[in-house]
Amino acid sequence: MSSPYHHGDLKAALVAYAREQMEHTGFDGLSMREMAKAVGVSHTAAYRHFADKKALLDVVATESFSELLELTRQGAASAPAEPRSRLQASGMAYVRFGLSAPRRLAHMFSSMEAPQASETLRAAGFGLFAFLEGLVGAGQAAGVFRAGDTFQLSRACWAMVHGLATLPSLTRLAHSSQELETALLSAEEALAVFLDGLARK
Amino acid sequence: MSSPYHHGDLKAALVAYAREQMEHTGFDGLSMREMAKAVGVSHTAAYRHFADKKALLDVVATESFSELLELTRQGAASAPAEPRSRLQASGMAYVRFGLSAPRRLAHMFSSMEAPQASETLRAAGFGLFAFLEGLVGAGQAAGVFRAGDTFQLSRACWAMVHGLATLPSLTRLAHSSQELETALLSAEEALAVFLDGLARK
DNA sequence: TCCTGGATGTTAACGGTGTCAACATAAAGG
DNA sequence: CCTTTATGTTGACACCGTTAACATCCAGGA
Repeated sequence: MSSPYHHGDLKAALVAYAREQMEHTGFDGLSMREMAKAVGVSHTAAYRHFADKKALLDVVATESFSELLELTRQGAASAPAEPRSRLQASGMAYVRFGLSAPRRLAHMFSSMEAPQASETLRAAGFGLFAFLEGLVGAGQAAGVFRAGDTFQLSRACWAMVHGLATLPSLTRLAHSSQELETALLSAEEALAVFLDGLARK
Repeated sequence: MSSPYHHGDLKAALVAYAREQMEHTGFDGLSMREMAKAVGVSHTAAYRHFADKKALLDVVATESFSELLELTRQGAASAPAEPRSRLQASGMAYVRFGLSAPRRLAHMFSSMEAPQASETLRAAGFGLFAFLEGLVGAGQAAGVFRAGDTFQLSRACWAMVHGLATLPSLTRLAHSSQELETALLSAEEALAVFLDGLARK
């Protein structure tokens, strides 16, 4: 009886394996059968916990959004209590996540883009955006950022940060920790350019 | 003899079909067999022209990079001969492409990110970046953009534009032509924020 | 305590997929 | 004309996602 009939927490084990493995194989290279085997279970056991493959990967994406939100929160919290610094630190936490888990980040947005994305998944994504929007709004309220539609400016900011986090020329270079360091510095400089534009004129 | 034994130009037909269909099904939902059937040929005929599926899709990506380069060129050319306007018009052409062909744009970068991306594919991608770098460098030479490493600033600019081109597609706002119009205006505003930051201080 | 129903896991099967090998046909060129 | 080469077809293999039918375990009421 080295392996009992019931796994114990198959659902969590599958999600954890998928989340870890996604970085290696890419999310399209992950098969239900291989994941099941890796977790030590038969190739259809997962269907007791997930409607289909997409549902499993959606859970990974949703959890990753929560994780990213937490990272950006911590980034903002650990920065000087000043709008620009907070926004910058938060954005850099986002970029750091993108450099350390590019495939997963790509998957998060690719699954959100899907027409039948689950409501909880979309909520997780929008939660992340809402946090960013709060930072931008605070900067406007403090008179440090330019006036204008907060939603618009936040989207601009999101696009900048997301672009920095996903640009292949950056992610491709982030293999060694040395390269990761220079990539981060480069991203910080780029973000500073945008933040200069965001400042009140 | 409604269909002759030899297709005529199977290679081009497959690429054209894949390029068109990618927008509907997404690039992972495209199967060799289905494409072959759609073009009116047997399910392995494609292997006379492409080593494997990836090779076919790489051609689509490479051609799309050329197309995007051409669009950004035209955008710059049709703008007032002034660095900021040219860069803005060029970037907006990029964004327009992203809004009209989001799946294809995603595929272009996803295939470029792959470790075994073909050299011609990567060259096409870098060609696009080189053009952008030229625009940024011209602005610096004219004293309109801030001084600094041109490569760095260009990458910042690329990230901004790429983020704008990628992000709205996941907020799924660009379906009707009305929405596309407002999405473009929003992107233009966002790009303006960045360009303000890029300006000489 | 039994035993019964629901939760979880397994086995078998179906259609679909990428790809290779063997074969068939057409075009090109001596 | 005949042979070489390019192109297309058929058949097979292993793998994949998913469903249906069956097996096993656990929990809770008689």
